[in-house]
Amino acid sequence: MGIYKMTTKFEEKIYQVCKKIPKGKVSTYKVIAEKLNSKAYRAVGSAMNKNPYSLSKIGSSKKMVPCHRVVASNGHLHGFAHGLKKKAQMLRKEGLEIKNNKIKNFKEKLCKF
DNA sequence: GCTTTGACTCTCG
DNA sequence: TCGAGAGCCAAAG
Repeated sequence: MGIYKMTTKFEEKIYQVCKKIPKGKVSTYKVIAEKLNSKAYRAVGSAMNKNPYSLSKIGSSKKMVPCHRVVASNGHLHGFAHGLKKKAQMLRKEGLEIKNNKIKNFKEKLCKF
């Protein structure tokens, strides 16, 4: 393991799920929490904030977790460690349309696993 | 081991 | 459409 764990089992599962989000699609904190048989929406967000596999930390590695593809349940961009602007930018680069910090055609882009 | 905190979500007015 | 309040759960102190 090249990278220190620093994460709990619960958080690791979150990262595993996030990694599965296909490019050009998005998911929500809610969907991820439910995927883990839990309602810990907030815990999911916290895990993202502490995400040790973020873009700036390990770049385009296989372990990278596309946390920018995770948004609020209504398709609105909620938060991002490097700023919402950056988040919107990255999503746009992946083919998504962002308007006023909100995802266009959110229902179609949503990945529910 | 209890309290605080947070990148959440839902409901109501 | 928008903001406030309540409910929710795991991690950290």
